Amino acid sequence: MASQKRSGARKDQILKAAEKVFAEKGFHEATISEVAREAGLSDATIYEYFSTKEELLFSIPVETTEKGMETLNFHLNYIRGASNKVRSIVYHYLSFYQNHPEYASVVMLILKQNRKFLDTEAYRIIREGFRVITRVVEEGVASREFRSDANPFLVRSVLLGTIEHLVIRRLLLGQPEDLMSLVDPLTDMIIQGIQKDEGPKGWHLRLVLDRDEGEPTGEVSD
Amino acid sequence: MASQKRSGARKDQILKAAEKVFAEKGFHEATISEVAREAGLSDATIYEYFSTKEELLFSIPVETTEKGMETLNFHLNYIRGASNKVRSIVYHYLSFYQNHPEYASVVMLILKQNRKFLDTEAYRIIREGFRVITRVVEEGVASREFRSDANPFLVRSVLLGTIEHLVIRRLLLGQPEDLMSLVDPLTDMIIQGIQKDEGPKGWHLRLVLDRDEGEPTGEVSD
Amino acid sequence: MASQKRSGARKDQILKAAEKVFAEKGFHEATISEVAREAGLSDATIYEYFSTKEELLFSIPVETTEKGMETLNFHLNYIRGASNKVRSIVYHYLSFYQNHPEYASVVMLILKQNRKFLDTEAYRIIREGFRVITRVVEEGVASREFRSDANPFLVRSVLLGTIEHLVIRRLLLGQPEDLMSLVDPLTDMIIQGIQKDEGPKGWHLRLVLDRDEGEPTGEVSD
Amino acid sequence: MASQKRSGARKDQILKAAEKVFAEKGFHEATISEVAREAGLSDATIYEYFSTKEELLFSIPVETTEKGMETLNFHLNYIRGASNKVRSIVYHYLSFYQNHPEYASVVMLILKQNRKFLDTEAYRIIREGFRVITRVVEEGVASREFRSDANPFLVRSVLLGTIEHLVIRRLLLGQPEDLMSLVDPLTDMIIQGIQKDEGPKGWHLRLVLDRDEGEPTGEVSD
DNA sequence: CATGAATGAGTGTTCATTCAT
DNA sequence: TATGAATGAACACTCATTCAT
Repeated sequence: MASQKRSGARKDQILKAAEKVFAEKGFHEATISEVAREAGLSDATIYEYFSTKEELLFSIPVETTEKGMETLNFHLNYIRGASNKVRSIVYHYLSFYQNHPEYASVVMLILKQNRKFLDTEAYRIIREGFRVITRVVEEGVASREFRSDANPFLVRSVLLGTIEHLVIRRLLLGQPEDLMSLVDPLTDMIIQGIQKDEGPKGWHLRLVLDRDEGEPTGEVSD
Repeated sequence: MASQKRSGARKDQILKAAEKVFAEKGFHEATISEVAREAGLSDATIYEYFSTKEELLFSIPVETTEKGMETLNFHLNYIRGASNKVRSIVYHYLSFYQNHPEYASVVMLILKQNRKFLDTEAYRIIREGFRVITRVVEEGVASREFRSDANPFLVRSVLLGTIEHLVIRRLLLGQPEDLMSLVDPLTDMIIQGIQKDEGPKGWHLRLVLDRDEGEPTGEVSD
Repeated sequence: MASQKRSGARKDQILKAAEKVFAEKGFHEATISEVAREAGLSDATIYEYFSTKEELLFSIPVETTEKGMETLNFHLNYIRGASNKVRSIVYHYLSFYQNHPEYASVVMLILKQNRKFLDTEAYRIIREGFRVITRVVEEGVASREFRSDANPFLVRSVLLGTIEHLVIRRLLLGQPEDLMSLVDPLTDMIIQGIQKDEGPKGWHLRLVLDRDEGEPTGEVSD
Repeated sequence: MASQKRSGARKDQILKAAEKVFAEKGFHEATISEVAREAGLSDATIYEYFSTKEELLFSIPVETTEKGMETLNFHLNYIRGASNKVRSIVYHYLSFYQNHPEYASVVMLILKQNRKFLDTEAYRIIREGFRVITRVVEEGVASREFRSDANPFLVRSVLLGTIEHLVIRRLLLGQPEDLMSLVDPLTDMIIQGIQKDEGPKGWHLRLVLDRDEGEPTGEVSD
């Protein structure tokens, strides 16, 4: 077990180094030598733990993804209501990528467009995360919280697509610096849409109370 | 003019070949020799027209992007109403990427995550396209078609992010095969949201209380 | 004849350009394109006049060398005495290289160590120049102006070697800037090295009068 | 130390191979592959020891030059009298180049006319060798062994230039096969050119008249 | 006479990967 | 377990040279 533990630590050490180097320079532009140097090891040692450069790349998200999924599911258990869960999901992803930019770089700029990555264990887990989203939407439809014609696949695509887009933008352009302030607007937009409530056939009374955000705090329309 | 024309044709021929090869194999995995073979030319000839493999890559979207922007703007002139314009934009992008999968591959899987591409002329034009979206949203807000709190940047991010996500998914997984059928659902979702329209014919009383995250904590409806 | 003349002018124009470019960048580092650009012609035109880059190189010294030999021989005819002729030769070479640094570069830094150049027409002429020197020394020996054991080959080697060394040094290091001031010192050194020891057992009277140089103007020793 | 030793041996092995190949084919005409083959190694291995073909070239004379200087200085310590030292220097250089024709080729035909080589460590040492010569001449002047007007720079140029000329001639034309037989003639010629007129056995009267160029126009002796 | 266009042939250099120690 | 040393396999890029027009 001791050796196993040491082994695991070495592996993590290498993975951390790889994550950093790949994030900074890209996969093809980075060399095993650089990863080795960053890890304080020799090139050959890297190959004691990972059989190819690509395997090293694909190993980066394995553990992180697993833990992330656990965390997300853990939280979702505490939350009732599809809308709330949607928000929780948005929060989860944005917060994670915001706080782990190197990991975000590897996933968003390198792995996401790699065909081979799709056959990977890590991707299997990521896909599970996708299904969680779909399920939440289905849940919302079933509970009549969402419109009956809400398309779970589409909602999921909107949600993930927007998050990816924002994260990539932040990675490449440095903007928006603070992704977290977009959690609520994005959640709201997905849930409410942007169309003005017309209420042509009756009158609507909507009362919304907000504390922190600059969201409309009160609104009355007929 | 003849030589200019011939030159231009050669260039296009090479760009077409490069687009195809890069789309199929990725940028780093593709070789100049393959591009040359695809174009029916010698390696050296490629370098007569593009000084670098990277320059060749960055040249691929130049003309297409220009034309695309022209087309989009042309169409938008014919359309009245922000919602309709949003739909037109969604249609434009999805339709273009659906019909030009190789171009889509190059842009979505190669260029979009290339830092150097951001300094490119082609990207400048792409960015203009982004601003068109923002402007349409602002227009919708100004015309009271959209909520006054609609965040143009966020809407644009949702729109582009979702499109990118769908296109990439289609490229990598082959699904959804038909992006066009998502034009309306996506447009609607962005415009209307997914929340259930509560009692369009009576009156609504919505009371939303936010604590930390602004999630609706209570809700009363008739 | 007109066309012949035009042809010759073109050729000279190209040779001048080549001399300049080769002198500046060296033979291998220079490209035909650069020569063409310098000549204000297209690459292909260069090949209308010279069949290969190497032939172009080897053609540079042909005319110059011919004229140089003519000039040297012309002057030598006016000069009596081997010593005087030696000086004239030293003067001729140093002066020519000093005044034609680009030509000097090509000859000294490129051609002189090219094995193939030895089989060249231009080299044949250069070799004739060598024989002139040898002959002058032989002449000096025959006229008892030089020691009977003066080795013409060695004298020639000293003369040419020193000149080459000085010229190359000037080309690469910029020093000595003025080669001409070395004409007399060098000549004297060589001459005194081979000059006949006049009457070692009788008595010598040496009186030297100089005008321009700071050479010893009078010297009497017992 | 073992690894250091092995490393050093490899390096020498490569340098030896490079010296041979470059000597035979010239720098540009030779390929790294040929050097590698000659060394019994792969191309890539060459680059483990030398980062560039040019660096490999410039590394060839480093050690040899150092040792050569040591040897020369060592011998000079044993020799008294400037004339004798001059002879020793001539002997040293001619003997060395004669016995190391490949090294001679690299230095005389490749390096000597390379501008970048001048900024090299090896050249620094070579330059030291030059200064040794100058110093010996100065020594000879100070000791009244040489004429007071002997120009150390010129003597050095004559010495080196002649040696270079002879060595190059031998390399390219195979002649003269035996450089060593020229040691004494060359030394004598130089020495007599700068030797102080001793006139121990009588007195000399020399009358020299110069007109324009300082050449002796008339001469009366005994 | 001049050249635009094309290319064959070549080469320096890189780097992931292996393996004996 | 760790690595120094070695390399096979590639590849982008260059340039002298050709030839139809």
